[in-house]
Amino acid sequence: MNIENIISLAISKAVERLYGAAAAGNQVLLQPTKKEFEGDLTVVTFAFAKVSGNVPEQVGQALGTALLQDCPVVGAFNVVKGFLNLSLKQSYWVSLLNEITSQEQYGIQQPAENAPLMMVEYSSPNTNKPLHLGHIRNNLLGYSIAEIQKANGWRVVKTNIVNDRGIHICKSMLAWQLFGQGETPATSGQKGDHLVGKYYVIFDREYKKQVAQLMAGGQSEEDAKKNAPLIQQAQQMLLAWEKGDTAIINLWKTMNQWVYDGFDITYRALGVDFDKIYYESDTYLTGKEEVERGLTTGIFYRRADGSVWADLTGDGLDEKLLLRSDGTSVYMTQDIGTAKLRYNDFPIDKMVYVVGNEQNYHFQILAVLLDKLGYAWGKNLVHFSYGMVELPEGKMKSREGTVVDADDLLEEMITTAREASQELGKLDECTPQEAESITRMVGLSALKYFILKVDPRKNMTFNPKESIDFNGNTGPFIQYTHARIKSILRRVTAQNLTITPVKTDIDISIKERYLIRLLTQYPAVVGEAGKNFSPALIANYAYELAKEYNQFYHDYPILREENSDLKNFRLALSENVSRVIRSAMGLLGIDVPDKM
RNA sequence: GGUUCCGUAGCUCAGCUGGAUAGAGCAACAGCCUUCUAAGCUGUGGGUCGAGCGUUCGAAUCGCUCCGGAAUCACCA
Repeated sequence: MNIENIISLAISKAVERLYGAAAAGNQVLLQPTKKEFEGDLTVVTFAFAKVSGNVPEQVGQALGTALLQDCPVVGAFNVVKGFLNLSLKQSYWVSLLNEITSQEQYGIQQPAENAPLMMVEYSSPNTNKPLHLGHIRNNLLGYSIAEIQKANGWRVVKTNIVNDRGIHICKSMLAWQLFGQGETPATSGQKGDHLVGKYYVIFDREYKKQVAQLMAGGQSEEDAKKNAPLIQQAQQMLLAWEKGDTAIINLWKTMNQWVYDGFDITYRALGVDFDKIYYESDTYLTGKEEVERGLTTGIFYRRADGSVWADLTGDGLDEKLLLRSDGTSVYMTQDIGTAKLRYNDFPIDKMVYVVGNEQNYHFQILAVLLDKLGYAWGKNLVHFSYGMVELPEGKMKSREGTVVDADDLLEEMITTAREASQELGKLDECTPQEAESITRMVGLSALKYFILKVDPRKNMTFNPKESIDFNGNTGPFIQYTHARIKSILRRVTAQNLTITPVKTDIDISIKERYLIRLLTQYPAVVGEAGKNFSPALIANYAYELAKEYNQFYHDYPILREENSDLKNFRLALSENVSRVIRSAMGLLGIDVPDKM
């Protein structure tokens, strides 16, 4: 039983004794005391005022007195208006610190063999262009969510569905055939995904030219878009692909491989990974089969032109196309097929899709469709819907060249970190390899933390001109705090000192008590983050802990402390702070160096 | 137009299931490095929490109505 429950129970009893059973029915509101006030836990007594017939202050006094007698851990109390602030005894806090120290993996659960299985799908790129800032948010969120759920005792399979087929990749292929002159990543020196992306842009450019020409010749825009030779060629290519045309398939394989090689580099740089990768070229046929099955069971219907639809008006949604009139599949068809394959491959208890909020409607429909098709898990799928990353001018638009490229951004962050640490003379004593590794960690943490600290559901603004900060509420600040603690601990080791369990009768400051309080909240924060799928909770917690420690660090000497018991306590406290920081940052996919 | 989401300091963001004087960081200004890492610490200024009404002892938080913004409602993915 944790401390909150013990106190709550004691209050309930006291209320019942003082004011009768009627008042005891009221829920006890217990919350951590705000920093500005003295105390650790606060009871809100407004609720008891009415039933007791007393003003809140008197209720607070009476309850405080009662708790002082009944609860040995309560050391003191004070009353401010309707708030009863309870101070727990120092010995209690110090013993909690010892308890934290004794736990190998504090705040983190190890998933049991038979723990429920969660599949997290994230990243989900198209193979016609390189990854950009929006993908970075997706990848960081997906990876972090998977780590957080692991910490909450789930077995997790991270998966990626690569959208490797469809008209978009045909456009790149066609443009490469027409204008590429046999260029490859090797001959051009360009990363494969960038090279393919280049031809996607070329297609778009040339296509627009043709459309403009046709329109100049008198066609309407709508007709011109349909009649332009390039788009017709691309469509023919898609049909040839679906028929298995050897030459087309080979080209497709070659160009996709270029893209995968490019993606792998970006993924590695970002520090994300996958346990299983699916390709839509493997799943769309299954999707078609499922749609056909739905037709025979009557949950879908075919129109006169041959297209297949689901009527979801009964579910408050629209009618949804599942197969085009030419029999080819659409996005939804593929997702149905992919879902089926996954559940065949893994005993999934919970499926989580990390996909932007622009697709809220899509997943609403997917859930209903899967349910109609008879899959029990359909209804319970989680669409982890995150907001867009916007630029100060608004949305990123590839046509206007305002897309922030992932590789460029990563490179820029590392360069900035390198310059900063050189200017500060931080890594002068490190080997070049060490310095480079630390620089990468710092640069990446600035980016990752910047993105993950924001509530995932909200749209966020990214200003490329004002480069991401390294001071203040940032990843590097948190890393810095950790590095300083490590530095102290290195000195302690060098002095042949060891940290021992802390004596509980020492006199500690309010700041130190507050730090312990923060540490004890870590498991709850991890649980909360898991429940809400919110890395931001972890990020903001890590920042508060680091900030609090930094203030403490400046006010209280550790190595120069004369009292050896107190010194030992501060070392133990510091060590636990560094452990929790490392652990929390790990859940965000952020590495913390021991020095920086 | 329907549905969903958002609106907190000049900027970027916190603010948990309603609770104390709405908090950080950046930017601005003023201090602090012979003392454990100054990517730090301390201080100053900066707010009608989009607006209004309601529920409540109490509302940034809950409800309703407006205003403003975003997403979506494709034989695109």
